[in-house]
Amino acid sequence: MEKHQDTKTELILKAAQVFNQQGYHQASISTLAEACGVKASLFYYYFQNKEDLMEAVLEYILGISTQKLKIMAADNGLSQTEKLGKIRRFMEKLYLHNPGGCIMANTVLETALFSPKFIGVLKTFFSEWIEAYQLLYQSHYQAEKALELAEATVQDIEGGIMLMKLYGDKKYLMNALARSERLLL
Amino acid sequence: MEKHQDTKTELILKAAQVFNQQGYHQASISTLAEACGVKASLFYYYFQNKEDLMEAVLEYILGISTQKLKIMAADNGLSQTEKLGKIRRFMEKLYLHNPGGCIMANTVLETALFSPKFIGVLKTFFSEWIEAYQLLYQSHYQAEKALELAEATVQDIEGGIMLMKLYGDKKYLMNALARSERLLL
DNA sequence: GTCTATATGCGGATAGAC
DNA sequence: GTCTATCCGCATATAGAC
Repeated sequence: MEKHQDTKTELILKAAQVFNQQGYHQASISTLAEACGVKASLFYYYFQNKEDLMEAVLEYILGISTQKLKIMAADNGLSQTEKLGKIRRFMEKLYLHNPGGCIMANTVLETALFSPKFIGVLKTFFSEWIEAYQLLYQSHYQAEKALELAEATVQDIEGGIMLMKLYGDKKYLMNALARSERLLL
Repeated sequence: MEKHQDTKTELILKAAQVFNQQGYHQASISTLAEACGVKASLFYYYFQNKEDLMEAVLEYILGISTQKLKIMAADNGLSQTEKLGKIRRFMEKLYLHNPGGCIMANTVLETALFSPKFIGVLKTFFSEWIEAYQLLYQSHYQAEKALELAEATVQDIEGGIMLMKLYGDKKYLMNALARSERLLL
């Protein structure tokens, strides 16, 4: 690893926060630069353009979220209860105190129809997320049913994050998480 | 009503479509003007600025969606089955063939955190929507429970619209609608 | 690698003719 | 009411010094 890789990662990390809170269009390169304490032009040393940067951000998020979630859901060294607890804490860490909500859903709704570059990562994110929950539910339901429940759970959670953002009330997300666990009682 | 009200309404109507498909930031006044077959400056005759126009659009959508939904849900001249059919057809008309998804949810995720002007309409929209479903569910559940189910339904549907937009597959919305009806079997 | 300086274009918005 | 012309600022992006 060369030194400049560290800077690149820091830019991605900070940009992720700003994009998450402001959205893709609203967050200008200058805004991002200021948040990072660097000059705007530096971004063009590490990334070809704004779209490219955003793609890197989404891929970074993918790596720290659903990819990990899938591993948790597949981990057979844990009891079902431990697994549920771990997943809940993970989801809460990701979304409960994050006023920007889910950057993946935000990006789908803001850009999906005309930024083909993002679609790949976005689809992977939601597919993995659904897969993870399906795996979890398969302990109590057969595959078909588990898939429908997994999709329903992800929809419920995403809708909950949206309402949480609008009303500033955590109950929408909390209730969705509780409902997902109730499926395994 | 003066004549110019017709033009104004047409602008709102067309702008609603463009905002719905492109999002608030991506849709420029020039884009909107072209879609309407008028010059950009005309918008500033009818609206103070872009934010103002968007607010009018959101209020228009409010008027043709949840306000009507609430009336349907409260209509006691219909059997439960008729009511469900009517509501389902209404939801399908609003969202099933609309590639832009739900403009209200889009706007929440894209602008909610820094466009205070929109928050009022957006909150009203989702509150009315939830109320409508709560009313519906109160035939089978007591108020508290009906409210939670109503919130869950709206979350499920909104999440479904998002996934439908991402994957281009109507099943996510269709399944959410089916689940909402299953609650009243 | 990071900066300064700058090009370029577009978006929101206004003035004023018709 | 609707248009033409135009202003202004900001956003993306590049060139080149250090």
